[in-house]
Amino acid sequence: MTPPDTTPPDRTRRNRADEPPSQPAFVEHDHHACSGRALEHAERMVREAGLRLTPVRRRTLEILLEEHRALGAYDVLARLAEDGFGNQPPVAYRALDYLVEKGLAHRIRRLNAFAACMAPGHEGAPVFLICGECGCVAELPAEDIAGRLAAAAGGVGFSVERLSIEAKGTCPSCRDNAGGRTCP
Amino acid sequence: MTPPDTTPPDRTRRNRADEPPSQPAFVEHDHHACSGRALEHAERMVREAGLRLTPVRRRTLEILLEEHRALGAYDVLARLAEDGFGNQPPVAYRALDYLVEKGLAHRIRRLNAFAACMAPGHEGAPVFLICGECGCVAELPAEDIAGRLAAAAGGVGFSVERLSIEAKGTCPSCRDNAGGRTCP
DNA sequence: ATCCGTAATATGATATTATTACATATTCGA
DNA sequence: TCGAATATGTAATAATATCATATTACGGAT
Ligand SMILES: [Zn+2]
Ligand SMILES: [Zn+2]
Ligand SMILES: [Zn+2]
Ligand SMILES: [Zn+2]
Repeated sequence: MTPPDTTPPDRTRRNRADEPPSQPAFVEHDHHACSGRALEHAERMVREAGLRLTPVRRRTLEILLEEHRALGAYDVLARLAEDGFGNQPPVAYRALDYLVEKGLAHRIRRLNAFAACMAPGHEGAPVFLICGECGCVAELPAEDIAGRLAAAAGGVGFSVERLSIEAKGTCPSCRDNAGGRTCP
Repeated sequence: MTPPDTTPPDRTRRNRADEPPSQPAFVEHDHHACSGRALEHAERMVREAGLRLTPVRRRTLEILLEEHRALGAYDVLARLAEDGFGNQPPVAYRALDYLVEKGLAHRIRRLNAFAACMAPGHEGAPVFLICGECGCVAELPAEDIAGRLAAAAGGVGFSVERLSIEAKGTCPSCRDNAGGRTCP
């Protein structure tokens, strides 16, 4: 099923040092730079890892990058259709699945939705913090937790291949001005 | 489908001293005792916590307890209908939601499915180990990880309310006799 | 240039999962 | 016994996801 695909993830390069490691989404930040960084990462993968960022895929990524929020496949599909792409479910699912596979987006299972990866290159299962009020989704690095988890699983003979850690709760913005809806 | 379980002659049973800490599901064990324990826990809640384990709910729990596997809501619904209960989706969803709310079952988001809680009373977000081969679902206690996670989230001002940790991979049974399908 | 194989896309249909709405029945306490 | 809360049955529909098939775009090899 899985296509051959010989693009190694290559973790040989840490991102540029001076960049603050991608704010937790609900703190005030320059989102234009934030999404730009993610897009740059994708471009770099195009050049260096043979990524095929076709128009649909690229547009899908852009759409996801607009907000720190997860979009349902059908939301994405509607946006794609507006832009002249196909309007059948597989159009969106294909693009989304591809992005997820390449680590440029994540699937948020609790929401049945997809979010752009805002910390590209991290290569470790992130933790998603989902605010139940404003719907913003923050991505927290959690290599240590993932490692600890894999170890615990290994202890009972289970080998982990994919890991999803999702926390639903309240983001600081929403907690402070309750009902304010200031987040993303 | 599979004839109702011939409770394998367990030679691997740890003596049930106080609380046999609920085997990881894919190790050979006396599942009859395993599910019985969960059912007992439910009964105790009925007596001590005013739980209302109506016929549908009880039957739903029994169905989930049959195997260490997650069942889709519609699978459960079909079983319920066989037994003379309603055959419309809300019948299953209501019962399942109730069980989840009371901690007697879990929702496995990665599978869009539900599994009985095999370690009732734990009350800490468990880790689910989902075998991609045989579909068995094991539940590992992970209070420490949950706590660590909540701390990390709190560090950025996010307060966690619900947490789901799900790992997909391969269980020891399936890894050993590859393709053997011996698990639960 | 032409051919061929693979990947990507378009489209229609179908499958699966989940919710809403409302009517009826039951339980439980004043 | 009455009324409120809870639970169930049923129909309709929404939301999410996959399948099947045909067509097109784009390599590399003749
Ligand atoms: Zn941003
Ligand atoms: Zn928020
Ligand atoms: Zn068991
Ligand atoms: Zn297995």
